[in-house]
Amino acid sequence: MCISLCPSIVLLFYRRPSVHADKEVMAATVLTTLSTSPLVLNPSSCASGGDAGGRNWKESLLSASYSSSTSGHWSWDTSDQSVPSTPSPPLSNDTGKKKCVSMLQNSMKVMFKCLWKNCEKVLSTSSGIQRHIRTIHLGRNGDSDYSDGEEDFYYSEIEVNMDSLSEGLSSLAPTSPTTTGPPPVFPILSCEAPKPEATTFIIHTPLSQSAPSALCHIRTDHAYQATSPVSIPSMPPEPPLNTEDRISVSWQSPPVMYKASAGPMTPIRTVSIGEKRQPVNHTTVSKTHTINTATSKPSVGTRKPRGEAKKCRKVYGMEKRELWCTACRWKKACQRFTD
DNA sequence: ATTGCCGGGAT
DNA sequence: ATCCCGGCAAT
Repeated sequence: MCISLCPSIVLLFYRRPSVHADKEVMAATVLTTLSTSPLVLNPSSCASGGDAGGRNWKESLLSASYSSSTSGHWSWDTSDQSVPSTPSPPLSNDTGKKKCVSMLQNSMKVMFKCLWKNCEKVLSTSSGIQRHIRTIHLGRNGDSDYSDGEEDFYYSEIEVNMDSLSEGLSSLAPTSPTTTGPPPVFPILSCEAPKPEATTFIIHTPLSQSAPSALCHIRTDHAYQATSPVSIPSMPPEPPLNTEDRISVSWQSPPVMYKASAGPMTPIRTVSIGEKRQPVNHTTVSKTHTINTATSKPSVGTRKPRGEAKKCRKVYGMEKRELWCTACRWKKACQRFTD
């Protein structure tokens, strides 16, 4: 279930290059997610093998809620701890772990991959990868129990489909950003973090999707706007029309706006900004912009000549005023019987 | 006088 | 945005 809801997620955390300095995470960016499921909020609890130490920074980051607007923009909102409104039920740690268990039972296995430059070490346990990083890359004593969590920055948890893995470990290669060939993830990072030498990211590798294609798809569309796979191709350049939107139709000189609402489509003449209602072009239009200095009232010299059609007032009469169109009732240009 | 509706005010 | 109306121009 989790797999189907979270086909692919890439979380990127990058930090200051000073390796042994503070643990402050400079920024956390959700590059993208192809799912709106809040399960992605807590992938560490899913993926980690249960080692509690040195993960506070991750959990604090991942517990930060994200918000999504209708336009598909995603942003971190660390102040709002509430779960966003999604069809999925609220996710607590327990439920997340349960889902995680079900996912793991579904031939998914969490592996730990060293992200140190030119190091492609993949181990099955977090302690193992931590020890590897501590001893090989950080130059600490491997026998020492001391760990300040520094290693967490240099390995990633990758979920591997063991079914496909059984076909050969080479299938794992596409999920690795440090393998030969154009890495699928780091080009994204290059925009924001040119040298992500200390990067931890978590990849949920889908069962039936190849990670590179998914990642490339993400990259080419919205590096920092997470959208669902459905909305990506259908994302219009402009806001979509709803039923109340107006469709502009070219009609003589003044635009005619058709308003989709209850009842028949009735053309509504509208006056654009700075545009007076224009007379019908086959009539005399000699009184344009007559400046009336004699009276305080503005000139109405540009008033449109009276049309030939009977209007609501004349058709229904004053006694049936309720039958008039709205415009006529408001003493506006008749909408029902246009000229 | 009647009709159409612009411009503007009130809510 | 919706509703109403004074007042002007055309008829």
